[in-house]
Amino acid sequence: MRGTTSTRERLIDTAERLYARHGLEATSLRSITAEAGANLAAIHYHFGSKGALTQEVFSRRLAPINRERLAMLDEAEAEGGAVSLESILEAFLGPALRRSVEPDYADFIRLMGRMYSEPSESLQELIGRQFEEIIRRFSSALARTLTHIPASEVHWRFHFCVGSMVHTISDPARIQRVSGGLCDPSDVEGTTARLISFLAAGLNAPATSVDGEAS
Amino acid sequence: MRGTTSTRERLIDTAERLYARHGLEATSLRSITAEAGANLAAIHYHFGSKGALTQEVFSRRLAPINRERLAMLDEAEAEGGAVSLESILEAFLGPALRRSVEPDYADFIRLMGRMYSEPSESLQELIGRQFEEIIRRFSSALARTLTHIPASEVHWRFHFCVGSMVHTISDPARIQRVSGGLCDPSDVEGTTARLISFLAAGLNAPATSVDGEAS
DNA sequence: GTATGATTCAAGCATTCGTTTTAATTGTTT
DNA sequence: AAACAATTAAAACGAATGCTTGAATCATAC
Repeated sequence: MRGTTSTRERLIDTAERLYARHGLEATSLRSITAEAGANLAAIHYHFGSKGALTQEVFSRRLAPINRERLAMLDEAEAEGGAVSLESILEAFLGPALRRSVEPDYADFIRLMGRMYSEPSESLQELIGRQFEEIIRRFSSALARTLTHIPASEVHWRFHFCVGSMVHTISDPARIQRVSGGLCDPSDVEGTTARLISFLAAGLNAPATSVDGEAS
Repeated sequence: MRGTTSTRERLIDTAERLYARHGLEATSLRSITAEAGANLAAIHYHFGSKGALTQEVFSRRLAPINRERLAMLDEAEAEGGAVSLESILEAFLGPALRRSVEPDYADFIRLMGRMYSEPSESLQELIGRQFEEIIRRFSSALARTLTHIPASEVHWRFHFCVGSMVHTISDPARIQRVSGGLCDPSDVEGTTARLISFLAAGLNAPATSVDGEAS
């Protein structure tokens, strides 16, 4: 039944798959161990608690994605001068979107959308830690390129970008459903290109003349 | 303890608030009845099951929002000729965003984001039913205005718009957190204006030259 | 005032949850 | 082969879940 991988590894893999499919709270430890061919107590032996297992599931996949994001941004900025919006967006979206079709990663990428809306305490801190640098680096990169846009507006627009990405990633089948089959989410190259051109245009929009917030 | 409202009404109100705060699965019937000052059995007496109560929570708020969306779109289209992107976006975003600061609605608006990522069976069909007409009407309105964009690309871009809106709506405090207090989500007028100008620019972007999908 | 239907109540149902405990089983080292 | 630590296994724990039951209470009509 079980393959060559260790029990610990199988537990993380299975948890990831079931989390993506049914949600965090709706996935029981018993369903994980059953599908992983392990004993119920194995989770508490290897991780200590369900929350610790969940943290493992997330940090294992999140760290490489964010590392690649920063590396791509570093490379784009190393050439000196202004960095194009498209390069910044490619560095932010590419590492996540490309993995959405890798069999190893597909489940987790769908899971990423969910982590934004399930405010489990153990996750909130982990996410904050994992994304703090990402948000800081990309926001300031955008601000340096969008010199005609006030800083707070840049934050807003980056916020909108994240929303589009998360919505696109978290349920690939949705666009197929609502478009009546017109759109094909399996074409990741195309999806990325569409998303980048859409978001770049949005980021480049003339500054809104909204008073109130800090300019 | 209990006010003048009926038990049935208080149960829906309380469920809505707790759903928004802790999630659907994480909210127990006992916590709802306790906070509503009602008996546990009241939920099954008035609704029959937790799923039926959840449907009530959603349809009560969703129907007026979508009705107003269609009414605003009708009005914009009634004037004849092409409808501006901004009018279409205002008809789609305004009815939801405006309510996000109405005390009666604020909890539900935050809950809306969650309903996209918790694929509870009883909700999926209700959402599909409630949004079918919305998606159809707004997609074709956008397609009529964006004559230079292929139909499938319009669907993609509308998809991106929904993502930005959902992300903005579902956790108003998030933008404040990640921007270090720079951005103020309580300014709904400003948020709507920013979102509309961002999305209008994205929708208006030059058509991507991505082959593959139906042109 | 009493009968009737609508509503609320306390108590318990079976099931599931995350976690713990204790014993059996491995694999490795001496 | 014996000893030891690492891992797995079976069983049970208390608490919480959605749901059901049957009696008590309320309102309204006769």
